[in-house]
Amino acid sequence: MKPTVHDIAKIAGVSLATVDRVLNGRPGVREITRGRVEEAISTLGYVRDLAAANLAKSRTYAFTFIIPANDNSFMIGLAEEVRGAIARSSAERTDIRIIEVPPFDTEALVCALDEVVESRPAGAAFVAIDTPEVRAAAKRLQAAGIPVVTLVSDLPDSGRDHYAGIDNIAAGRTAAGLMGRFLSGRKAKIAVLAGSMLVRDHRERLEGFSAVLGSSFPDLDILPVLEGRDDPALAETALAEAFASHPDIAGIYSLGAGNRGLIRAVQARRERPVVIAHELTASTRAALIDGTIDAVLNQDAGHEVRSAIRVLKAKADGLPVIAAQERIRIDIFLKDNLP
Amino acid sequence: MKPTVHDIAKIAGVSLATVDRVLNGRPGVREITRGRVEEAISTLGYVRDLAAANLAKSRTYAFTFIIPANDNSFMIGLAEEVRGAIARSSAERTDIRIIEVPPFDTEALVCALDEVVESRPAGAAFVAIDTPEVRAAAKRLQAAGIPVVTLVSDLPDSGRDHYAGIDNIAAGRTAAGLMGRFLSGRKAKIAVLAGSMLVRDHRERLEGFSAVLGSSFPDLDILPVLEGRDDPALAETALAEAFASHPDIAGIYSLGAGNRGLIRAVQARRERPVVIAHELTASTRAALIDGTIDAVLNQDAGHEVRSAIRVLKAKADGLPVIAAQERIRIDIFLKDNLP
DNA sequence: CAATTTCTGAGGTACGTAAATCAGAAATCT
DNA sequence: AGATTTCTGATTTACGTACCTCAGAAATTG
Repeated sequence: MKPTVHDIAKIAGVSLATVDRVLNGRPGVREITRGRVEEAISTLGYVRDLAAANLAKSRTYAFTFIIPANDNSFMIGLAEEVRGAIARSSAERTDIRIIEVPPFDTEALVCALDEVVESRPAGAAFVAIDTPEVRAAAKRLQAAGIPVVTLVSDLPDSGRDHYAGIDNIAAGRTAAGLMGRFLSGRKAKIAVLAGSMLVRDHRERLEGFSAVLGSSFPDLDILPVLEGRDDPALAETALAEAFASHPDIAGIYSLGAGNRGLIRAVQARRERPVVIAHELTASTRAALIDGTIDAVLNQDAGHEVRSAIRVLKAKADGLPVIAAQERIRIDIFLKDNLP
Repeated sequence: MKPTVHDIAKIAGVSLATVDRVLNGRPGVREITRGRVEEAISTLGYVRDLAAANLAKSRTYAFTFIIPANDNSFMIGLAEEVRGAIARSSAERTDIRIIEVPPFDTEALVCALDEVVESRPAGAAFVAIDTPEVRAAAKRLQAAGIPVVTLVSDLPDSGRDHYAGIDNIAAGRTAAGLMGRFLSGRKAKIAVLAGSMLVRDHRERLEGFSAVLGSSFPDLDILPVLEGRDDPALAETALAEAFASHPDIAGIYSLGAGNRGLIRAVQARRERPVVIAHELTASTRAALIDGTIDAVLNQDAGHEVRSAIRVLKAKADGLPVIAAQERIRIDIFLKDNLP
């Protein structure tokens, strides 16, 4: 039988109230008595029954998610997943609030983060922008004792407790590995289309991509990065111009969103380059099937949201997380293994 | 505030005991009264608080896992993950028992399954062998009202409630897609090394691989399948013989275990073929790094075990499962994205 | 109409923990 | 020494559900 607080009280020769004070760090216990209780706890191997504790506290976990109001499929899907979690909130004892902020807007994000500090939830998750202001705001959150999880895009050295997202350097390296093998030995130019170098995930993908291409496939040259701000129209014109000035582009790595524009630009061309993109959406899926895109690297927004919630709960309770369970995987989709 | 049984009793104008009888399907309630209670339940939108219910029942979920006592890294890792779940059992209210059976042994598996029927746990998971006897035994389990989950290798038409494993046809198709692109346009022979055609996962991988190779890469010819019974020594000799009789082998798809033998055979040869294997282990990882293996398709045993437990719990409680959460993904590892 | 059988309500205890109240003991201060 | 403050223990209630007992009401049977 699992030991309970009653057993501790019996063994330590104290009352339930004293055990409760020790367990919950409340004052009013002599050092000697506290020692006796703690000894009883460790000899019995007592672990608090979280379900019973939450029931007694009638606890609900108040969490806040800050997500950019981007209109690309991925961010829309991410918001959708958070709403799905809200729908399950009664069963999971959570009370999740969403704050939407304009995309790539440091000021708005900082403002939202400070609002979170005010409302003092049991935890917060947000899609980071990598600027000093945001980092400072994240530190304020952390200093207020609120567990913080970054979502999709990380923010190191900000005191965040956890990052729920893929390893973007590895993603970039993978893209490079596939690109190199798919072009096997050809000498060619590679175009890279990014959203913004302001977000860390895009920067890291580029970093990983360049590193592997440089070391393992020296015959492939990367052209200056095109910034499309995750906007289909901007992406299309940027790419069209690149095609015009570099007719020998044989590969494209699209490491951001706004792939509808990329697809239109590629389809308007005679020779098909090898195209590797991120995020499986309706348009990239169609492009995979018709051969416009060769491979899609994907992160599962649902997994990221559920993982963020699990981690926030664990942090709120001061519990460890199962690291292997919370590692978000990079899915690689070819047209042959579309789900 | 979330509605409770007390609210139902008040609204329906009955006592707590009657509400309890209706909720738990106990006898002793007139049809008319039952109707009134059920109406109150639906108008209030009552959902039973599982944590409180489990606490009151002091319920633990007794689950049985049947796993083959294979000595390859993957199965050892799988057993390890189940033991990890046992270590967490007190916090998760589970009581998991492991039954080990000899690998590829229908009779032993059937015997174990029937033993499970006797012990009547709240759920069972097993690595299936695809034979009529096993299918019949699985049906007996299901008929006994015990939720059944197949693990790693599926068994359709057996009444199993869920399959916790990857889509092996998609895995085979992916391997073929990578193989075809890596060999881009070359005319060559492909060797396939399997464990046993008795397990469904191996059969399905071959099926997917053959289908895509045949339709998309007609220049690549598949040689007759080599069976290595997941044994390194057998795999090595089988492959060495294949090399001897077919000097033009340019690609190898190893869809089972026992890759240590495969690696030795490949390294003993002058020309390096394109090699795609399954399961990331110490040896396949080393082979990826030194270039002996080009890609590894992996399934995460930890995810499979945790998913199986979540699903068994849900089934035991008659709850729905989040399908997207329980889809086990195929990880693709190149040397560039090793974790 | 009496004797049953079948419903239903009232009330309680339990699960393991949290948290509040109150009273007595010990230590500190005046 | 008496008053005050600080500890400590005992006891109780609560969280939401399960499950048990018992008694009385209603319906059914002979």
